[in-house]
Amino acid sequence: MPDTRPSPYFVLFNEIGIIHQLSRTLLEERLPDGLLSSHFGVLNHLVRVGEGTTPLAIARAFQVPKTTMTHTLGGCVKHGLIEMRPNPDDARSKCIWLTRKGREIRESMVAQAATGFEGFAEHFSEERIETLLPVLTEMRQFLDKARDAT
Amino acid sequence: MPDTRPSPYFVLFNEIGIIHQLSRTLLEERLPDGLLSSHFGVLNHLVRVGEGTTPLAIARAFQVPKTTMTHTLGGCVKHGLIEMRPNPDDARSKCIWLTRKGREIRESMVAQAATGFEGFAEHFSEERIETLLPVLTEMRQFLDKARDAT
DNA sequence: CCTCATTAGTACGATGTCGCACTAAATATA
DNA sequence: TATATTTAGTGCGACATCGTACTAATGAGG
Repeated sequence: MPDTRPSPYFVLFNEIGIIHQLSRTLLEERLPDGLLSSHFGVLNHLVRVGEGTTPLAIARAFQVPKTTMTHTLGGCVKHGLIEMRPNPDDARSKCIWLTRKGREIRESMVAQAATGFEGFAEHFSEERIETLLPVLTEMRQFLDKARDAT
Repeated sequence: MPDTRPSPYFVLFNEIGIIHQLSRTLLEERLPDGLLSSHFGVLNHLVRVGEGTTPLAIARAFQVPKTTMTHTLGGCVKHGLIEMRPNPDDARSKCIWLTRKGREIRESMVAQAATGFEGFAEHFSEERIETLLPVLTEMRQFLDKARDAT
């Protein structure tokens, strides 16, 4: 008789998928006009990691294919959030920089989004999140390596 | 001076998004021909929760819009994994049942997928996952309610 | 130098996702 | 009973995602 109980791993990835869905929707509801969570992610990434990185580096950071990042960055450019300059070290490549508007929009996005997660922050303290993050990060890194190994 | 450090909440949702990406890709690499992780999810759901539920109920379980689930279920039907029967209690509605083939495919999928997560299981014991799950489930439920409140 | 392989980015096509609008059925209200 | 409202599912259109194939530039090996 085959085991019909799903392993906790499937439950885990199922929950993660749903949380991803919900958080993305919740975030995008709070974002201005045509802005997507992917744009928000790029802006945050640039602020955190630093500007001047290349599209490929950003794609790797988010673990999405190059083509997807091309599309996403195109959206950011169209909204005037970033600008793409030629890479002085490599003529094939580009460098991504935030525009003034990009920085401003990002600030207001963080504020807007924060209000959307007020209740969330009440139920899940920063401390609790901080204890969760190392495990998730470790998971991400492991899956990342597993992907490279393919 | 504005705070440029992202709150742990954004990091959290960022990590979850990436893990979702990676786990989905990793899973689909192991799946036969045109089968997607969403199909796999539906099959697992039917086995776990029980057959005979309605498309809407499944959509709610996965927190995706009705239209998305219509599309996903259509794929499952096309692959001969499920069949949709009329709902005897409500002529508007349908009931979803696994076919014999669906059950068989699901079994082999679980086996196939399990091999893909062998290394993962080594690094992350079931016990560790079990301690993680309650928090994630709580999160999912909270976000779920927050969405309804909109 | 001169191939040849590799790499960064993109155009294109296929497909998944999802909001909107619609139909048909059920339910509430009068 | 008759009408209005709500609900389940779907067709359609817009768009994000991503694999394939391509161009241009770099680097490696002769």
